Amino acid sequence: MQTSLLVSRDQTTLRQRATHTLRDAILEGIFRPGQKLSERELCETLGVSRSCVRESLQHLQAEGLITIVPHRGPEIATISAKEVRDIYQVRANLEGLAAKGFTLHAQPDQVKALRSKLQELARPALAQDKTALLNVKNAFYNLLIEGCGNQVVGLMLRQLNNRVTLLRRISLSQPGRLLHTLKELEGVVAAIEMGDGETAARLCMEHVQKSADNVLRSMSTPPIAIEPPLGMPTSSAS
Amino acid sequence: MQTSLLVSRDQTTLRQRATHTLRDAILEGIFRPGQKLSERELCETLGVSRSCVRESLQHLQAEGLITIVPHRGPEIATISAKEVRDIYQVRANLEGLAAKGFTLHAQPDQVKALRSKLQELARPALAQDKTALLNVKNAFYNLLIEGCGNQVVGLMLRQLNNRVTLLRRISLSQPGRLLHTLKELEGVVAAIEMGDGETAARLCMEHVQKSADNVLRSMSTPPIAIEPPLGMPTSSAS
DNA sequence: ATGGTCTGATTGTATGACAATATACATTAA
DNA sequence: TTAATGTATATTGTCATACAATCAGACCAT
Repeated sequence: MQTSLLVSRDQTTLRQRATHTLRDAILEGIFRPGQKLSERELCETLGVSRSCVRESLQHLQAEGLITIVPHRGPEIATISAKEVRDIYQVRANLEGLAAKGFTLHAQPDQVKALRSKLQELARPALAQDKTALLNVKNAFYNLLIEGCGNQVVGLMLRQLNNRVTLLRRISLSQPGRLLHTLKELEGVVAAIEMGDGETAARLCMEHVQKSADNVLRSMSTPPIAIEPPLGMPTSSAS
Repeated sequence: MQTSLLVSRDQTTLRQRATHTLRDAILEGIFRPGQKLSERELCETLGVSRSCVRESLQHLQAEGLITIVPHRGPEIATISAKEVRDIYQVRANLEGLAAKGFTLHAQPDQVKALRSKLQELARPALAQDKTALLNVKNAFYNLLIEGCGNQVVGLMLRQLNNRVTLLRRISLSQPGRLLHTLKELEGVVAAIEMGDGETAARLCMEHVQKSADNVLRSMSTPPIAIEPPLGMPTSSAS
């Protein structure tokens, strides 16, 4: 009968919006890992009260995006090389699972959408447009997650992905990698289109594995200066 | 010099303890899924202020243990059969991963500890002591997680496990299942001891899969009365 | 019994207060 | 100068209070 007479009603609370805004800002890379946040500043920046900010911070801490040190306050979560390795290992498995699920459960139009999104990926990859590339890539993975028939996989993947996104600055540093990415994902989609879930899963896992290698390589030659161990003398000692 | 003159100093904040207490209570099954919680009551029960309670609730919501409905308050998360299926599918994969990792990375004494914990499992399984069984089983999985060399897998598994623990009441309902569990885990440990990671992973996945089947069967014949659909007439209509 | 209105209770949000703690700075001793 | 110590300031942790927005149930009218 009626199509959409829903009266616009802000079912979202202020806190939800604050949390969302702050999370996006963090994922956007506005802050650097390890950076200290101040409640007062956040209140001013977000334009909400301290209660709101503190509740939001609790939520984001549970998501692993920030760390709250007692009596020192919240800071952007840092992430060690070991942790990156661990995360990518789990991601590889879960994305493999998603790819297999997608092959089995996705509707034909979802497969088409995935193929289409893959083609969209070519332009920013060639143009070295990192921001656009990240956006399209996220969209690609969202399609994959939606179509895989398992929402929990999606939840876990998003969580893991958010945590490594803290490193977004260094993650796409090797330009040659972009074309490899493209080719690897092409293989995944091709396998999906042929209904070969096992192959899709395998290729997907391999792809994530290679991404991990790439990120870890980048981490060992960090683009951001790292403080030398304390006590490093500038010249000779005494 | 001095051995341990540490003055007992609570590095944990009140909120951390409140969160912990509340989480444990929920996992203990004090509340039933879907049950509404009231902030005021929680304040009284936990003996902390509303700010504290609300921050704790945010944390637990992010963990998926409760749902906060705007303007209606927090309630214990419910979980659909579909969700259970999804969770167990992910768990199967991750526990397989953990088992493989354990085979590769665990120290000999960790393997021994696992074997020992498995043997501890026999008594409560035979005695049908569900509470003890759950505790020992958790301990078993904790050993597995610690030794697998991947903390992130542990995080994810704990999170997933917490969510299905909301159903703890029905999850161990079939008594015949306990002995099967024992035998299946025996196979996993045996494979680990032989250094056969692939087999350990496969057996572990199969075990989780069977647990899932069991839980899902239990869910279709719920042990707790379920309200009939509204409008069910007690006798004839009108 | 159905629909509408009102009232009380609960949540969402802001503010102010104060104790506990951490950090930065100043001071003293070697 | 350097290291240790003491002090001051700022920030966080926690509480209490207040009020607007919203929900749930009682009550009333038809």
